[in-house]
Parts: sequence; C-alpha cells; structure tokens
Amino acid sequence: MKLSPAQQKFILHWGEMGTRWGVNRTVAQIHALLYLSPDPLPAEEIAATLGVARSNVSTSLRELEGWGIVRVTHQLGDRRDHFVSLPDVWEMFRIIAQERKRREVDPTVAVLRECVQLARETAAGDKHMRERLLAMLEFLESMCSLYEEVRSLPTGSLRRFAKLRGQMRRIIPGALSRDADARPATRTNGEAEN
Amino acid sequence: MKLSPAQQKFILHWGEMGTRWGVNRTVAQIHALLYLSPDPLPAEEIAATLGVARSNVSTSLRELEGWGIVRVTHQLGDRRDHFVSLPDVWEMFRIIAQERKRREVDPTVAVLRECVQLARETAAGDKHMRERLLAMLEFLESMCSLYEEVRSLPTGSLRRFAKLRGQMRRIIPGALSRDADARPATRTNGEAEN
DNA sequence: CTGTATATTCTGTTATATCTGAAATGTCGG
DNA sequence: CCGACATTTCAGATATAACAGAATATACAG
Repeated sequence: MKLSPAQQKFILHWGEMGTRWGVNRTVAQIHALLYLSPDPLPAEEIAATLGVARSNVSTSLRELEGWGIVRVTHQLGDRRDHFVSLPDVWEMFRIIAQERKRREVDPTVAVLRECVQLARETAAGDKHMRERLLAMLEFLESMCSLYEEVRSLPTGSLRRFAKLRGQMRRIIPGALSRDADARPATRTNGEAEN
Repeated sequence: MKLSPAQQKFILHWGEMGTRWGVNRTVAQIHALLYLSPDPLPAEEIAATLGVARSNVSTSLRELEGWGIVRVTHQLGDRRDHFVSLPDVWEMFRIIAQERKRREVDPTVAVLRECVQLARETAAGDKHMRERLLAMLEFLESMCSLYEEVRSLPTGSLRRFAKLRGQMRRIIPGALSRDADARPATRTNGEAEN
C-alpha cells in the first residue's frame, strides 16, 4: 500500500512522539497507520507499507493489543489476522491513561507508602524527608482521584467541559483567580497558599 | 553521603519510573535525591552518593535546569554550585506539564494541521482519513484548553478540587453519569454519545 | 499425513542512548 | 599572570533497546 503525503507525515511524526513517551517507534507508527486506515490491515501489509520486518510487526501488534488500543478481526475467506485501531480518540485516551496509571502511578504510590513506613521505623528518620515523601504521596493520590472523576464522565461531557474555556474558576468552589501566573522566585514553601 | 533505606528505595524507583517516561535514569535519580535532600547539594556529592561519574552529573543537572525543576544556589565561602529541587510537587507538576505540552503536544497539533491541509489539497484525499485526523486534532485542542483551565487554578483550589470526590458530575453542566464504564465491544463509532 | 499459509519466537546484529575518564574551559584569589 | 579548584565538553566504551532473518510453531485444506 502506498502512503499519501499526509499519511506519511502523520505516521512519521507519531512514531517520533512515541519515542519521547517511552513507546517504541515502530509500535507508534503501526498504531498511526491503523488509526488512519479505513479498514483492517493484515500484518503482512503493515510490514510492507512501513518497510519493517514481518517479525517486528508481529511483536509490535502484540504490544498494541496489550495496551488494548488495537484488536484483531477476521475477514470471511481469509485466514490472516487483520488489525484495527480503536476508532475513538477519547476512548483511546481513557484506556491509555488507565493503563499508565496502573503500570506507573499505582506502583509508585505503593513504593512511597513503603518509604514513609521505612522512614518512620528507622531511627525517627529525617523529618524533612518524611514530609517530602508525604507531599509526593498526597499529590499522587489527589491526581488519582481527579483521574477517577474524569474517567467517570462520558465523552460528550468531557468534550463539552473542555470547550468551556475560562469558566472553571466559577465552577470550582473557592477557586480564586491565579491569573498572572506570577511565581515569585523567592517562595520556598509550596504551602504558601491556602 | 550515605543513603537511608527509604531514600534508596525512593531514588531507585524514581529512576526506574523516569525511564518509562522518556527521562534518563540518572537524571531522575538526581532529581529524587535533590527532592529529598533538606539542603542544597554540590555536584561532587551527588556523584559520590549515587555512584556515577562527575561529568554525568553535570550533564544531568543541566537537563534538570532546562526543565526548570532544579536550580543552582550558592553558599557563602564555597565556590561550588549547590543544587536544589523545587520544593512543591504541585508547582513541579505544573512546570513539567507545561514543558511537555510545549515540546510534544504543540508540535503535534501543528503537524496535524499540516496533514489536514495536505489531505484537503491532495485529490480530495481519503475522506475517512481526514475525519480521523480532525478527530485527533479536536481532541488535542480540547486537552490543551482543559490544561489551560487547570493551569490557571492556584494549588490550593486544585488540591481542594481533587479531594472533592464524586462531585464532578454535579458540577459539570450536563454531565450525566457514565457509571458502569461498560464499553460495548460492538460500538464502532466513537461519536455514539452526545 | 502432507503441504502450504500464517504467526510467533529466537538469535545474532545494528542502532541508539548512556556513561566514563580525560582534556579543555572557565573562575577566582592572590 | 599563575595556580587551585570547579565545571563542561568530548571521544570512545558500554549498556540497552530495536530490529531482521531464520527457525519454529500453529492452523488448516486436501
């Protein structure tokens, strides 16, 4: 299959961005290709289109399936697996966010708890350190609960919400404006507000 | 400087997580060390503590400074640079989010615009592809504006907001519950809601 | 059972990222 | 300007990740 200039550009860029997010370039490119493709593609064709080894495609597809953003389908009279990407970006985002949380944030929270515990046991520990650990822990837990909020919204609401520019301050209880975003370089205590 | 068990655990884990986010392991470790440290550390000591080459520390610190989450300070009577981490996790998060947006999302939005343009010019292009590109573009733009909203909130509000579990649906206009999070596998059109 | 088409796993190679140690550069007191 | 200390740069070494191609496994038709 020959790629149009627009397809090429998108696929290459997506691959590039993938690497910055800890995703293998080929994996990201395959995903981009499938996302743009109007119908399911067999592995063979993916390999030919992107110019990578068939085996490489196989591994990459398995990873994408692992993330849950690509799945296999079948065509009548064709023994080969055909692959499709999730069609909806919002849904895709939800899945990726959930996976990353599970793989990266949750373990970190667990480790932080252990560290706090350790710091408590160990000879009264460094007070400063314990505070920092707790601050990080509180932050991550807040983000998790914020994540749960957003996750529970249907796509439509989320989309509408995002369009609601500049209204958040009025909606969120007690949110005074931050406005100028001026961060005085001298502030050393993050708890200054509140 | 000798590390306590809790420090070790946190620093090692942070380094590990760093790699998953496209951040160099040493860079992340140094950041973790500085975050926990009660006072500024000279590069020499960082190198000794983590057991890496002095030159490596130098490069890593420059990167952290580039991100704006570590800065250099000086002690009276000491010619060496001493380094400190931003103390506030929330502030840190803001800065990192902003940087990543600038480096990764903004360029992607630009590329998507070009792709859409290309697809329009090129022989009426693939209709399906153009739709997908537009959906992705709309998504990213929504996320950007959502990001602007959150960024403009002071830490206190953000934190309070995050604690406000399960209330979001009532606050957001028109957000009907999504609840069960049941995703029928048969839905192929992401726009089904709304 | 055999042959063919497809998919996966394995192994060695290649590419990329990271790290080190040495050399170069910068800084500052005297 | 000199000399010590501190930092940065750079070339080569090392580790890690990605990849191609061969080998293997699986499914299936006849």
